[in-house]
Amino acid sequence: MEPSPKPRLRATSYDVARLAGVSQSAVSRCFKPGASVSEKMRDKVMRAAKELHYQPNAIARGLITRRSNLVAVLVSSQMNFYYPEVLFQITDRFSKRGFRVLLFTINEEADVEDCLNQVWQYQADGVISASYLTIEQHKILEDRNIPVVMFNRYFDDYDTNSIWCDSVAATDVMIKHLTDFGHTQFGLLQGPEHSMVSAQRMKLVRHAIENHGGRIVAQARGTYRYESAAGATQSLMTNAAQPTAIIAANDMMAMGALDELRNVMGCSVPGDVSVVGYDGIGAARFASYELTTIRQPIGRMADAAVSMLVDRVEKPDLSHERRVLIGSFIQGTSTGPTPIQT
Amino acid sequence: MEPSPKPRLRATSYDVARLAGVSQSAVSRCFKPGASVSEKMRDKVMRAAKELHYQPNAIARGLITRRSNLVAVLVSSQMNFYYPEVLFQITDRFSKRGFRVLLFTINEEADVEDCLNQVWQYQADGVISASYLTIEQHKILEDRNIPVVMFNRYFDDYDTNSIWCDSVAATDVMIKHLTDFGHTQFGLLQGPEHSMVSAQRMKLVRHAIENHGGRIVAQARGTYRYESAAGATQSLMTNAAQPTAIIAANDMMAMGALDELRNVMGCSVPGDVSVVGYDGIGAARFASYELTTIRQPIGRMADAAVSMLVDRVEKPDLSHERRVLIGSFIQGTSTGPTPIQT
DNA sequence: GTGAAAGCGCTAACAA
DNA sequence: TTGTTAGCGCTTTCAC
Repeated sequence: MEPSPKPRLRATSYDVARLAGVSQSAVSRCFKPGASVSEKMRDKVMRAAKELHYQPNAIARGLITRRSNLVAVLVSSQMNFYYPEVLFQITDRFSKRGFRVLLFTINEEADVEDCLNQVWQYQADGVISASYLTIEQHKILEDRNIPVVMFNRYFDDYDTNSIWCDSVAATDVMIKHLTDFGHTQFGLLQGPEHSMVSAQRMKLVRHAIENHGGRIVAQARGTYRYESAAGATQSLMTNAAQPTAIIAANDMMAMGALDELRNVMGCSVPGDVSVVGYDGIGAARFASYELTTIRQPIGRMADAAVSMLVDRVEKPDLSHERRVLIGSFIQGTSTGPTPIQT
Repeated sequence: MEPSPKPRLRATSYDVARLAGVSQSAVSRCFKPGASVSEKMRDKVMRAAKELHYQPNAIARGLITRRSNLVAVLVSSQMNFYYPEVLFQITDRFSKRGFRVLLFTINEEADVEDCLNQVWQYQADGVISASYLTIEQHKILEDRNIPVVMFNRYFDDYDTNSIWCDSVAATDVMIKHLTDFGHTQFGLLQGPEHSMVSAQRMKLVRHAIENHGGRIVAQARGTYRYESAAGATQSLMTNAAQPTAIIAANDMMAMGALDELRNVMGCSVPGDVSVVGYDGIGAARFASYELTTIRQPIGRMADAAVSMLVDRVEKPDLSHERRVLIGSFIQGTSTGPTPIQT
């Protein structure tokens, strides 16, 4: 773990200045976007810089400007095939805006504390969190003037910046789609207990089911992961009153449920049971699934998250904001008419 | 884009020193792992540090130690459901070793240049590249004394650090598995033209097929993505001599092929055609696919990549190394006996 | 074991 | 437009 410093062979602005026969600050200016430098100067400097492979040291710059141009992105490793897409989109957009992404993966609650320390130590200009964060942890960051944008989560009783996907209307359409098919008995495949996303989705589902005269006959819980759906589906289907439609809190579990029904329990989907999910992940469109689902506009969510954070890095006293995008109903072939009851 | 500096409220080592009534350098020492500090001193300092929420500024530290403890991870956004898993594993392991990950996504060739500049500007201590890199680009980094580890790629004619998965034996087992089932006519679903991974895999496949008395009757190319397999599969199956087994360069395309065969062309898999892939991604185990494939030990590959890089950051003159892990044959249900020919 | 002082590479007043 | 100067917050000799 000893530092063992590397040999110094990196050119500094002094080296460039010497070679170009100008002052060091002139070099600095040439690398600052809006600075006023004469054509001749810029030319001399840039030529020398090229020769020495000089690139300004972002670390030293950050020390003095108090801007690292580093943003931290927190993702829980509880990945459900969905975060990766989001992560790449976000990274890409930050890059275009001149920010670098420091990636943090959160495995357990305990990692968060450590992660926040690192964010602080590395002078991150801002944080996007797609991971679970307590209000206290959130406060720590904002107390330190580090803007935070929560991705796909917010606090009920505490003000934050957040990006959220509203699926109220789409959920209503989805449930109506099912009741129009004759479904009245619903089974809910919920996500983890403290998942805010799952809780919200299921709340909408319950409401819409009630609205359209349906009934929830069974509920079970999974972990959001594919594998977790098998047991949960068994439990739903062995209920006294069998559901004819299963609503999963995300696509991965919907896919797991679909496979369990078709391949283990010998049911036909949608012949015997209809299955729907949430997210609109790529795999949901695979021909073996063609899931009916509610798609989150993740591209636009990523855009919104990035600009919301960048805005707040640039204007620290911008007030909190919650930007809400709208999910859309996607009809697949995992849903169909109720089987005729005997 | 103006810096608009944040108000200074971050405690520095001077603040801590003042509060603790000691010198600033004493504070510094208290935060350096192996330093010699008296019990009393450490206590005073730590108490003051806690009170002020002091955490050493990693940026300033990096400036003087010439070690940023930042590593760059380059991934091509051409993600095939496989990189995300790898990325998270790598990040996690770096974190445990005291390094932070700077994430770079490469969309086009052109991004690489810019990315390398950023790596240089941010003084990254090392680079892991799971993206395409030319020898010249690789050289740029090593010339600047930045160690690089290539993930799942290497150069034939140029020495590098790399992590590679050897599937020679597993490929042989896989092809034998197929010929034992009576298959003799093979179709190859290759990856992108300049993908080294695809090229290598297909080379092994060709060799093994020859070994076991099979014959390649058709070849097509995809992009590694699920969607690309449909067209390629059509082209393979409309060949004069129809293959009875399709070997895809990765699981995603194998899944696409399988779906195209089953759901569009009305073939039975493995009744009419067998399908195999490479990678061993999570989705390959889904009940709708249960792909026969060759699994890469990505956890161990991530481990190897991280320690190889960390070693070289700590001992810059360690020689190049290629660490090769072994892929393993996974039998699924996407392969079976040849149909009886009429 | 502790403190004083130098300086990492840069930006940003300020003066010229 | 350009050069001079003073730090940013830290680590690290070097005395004591």
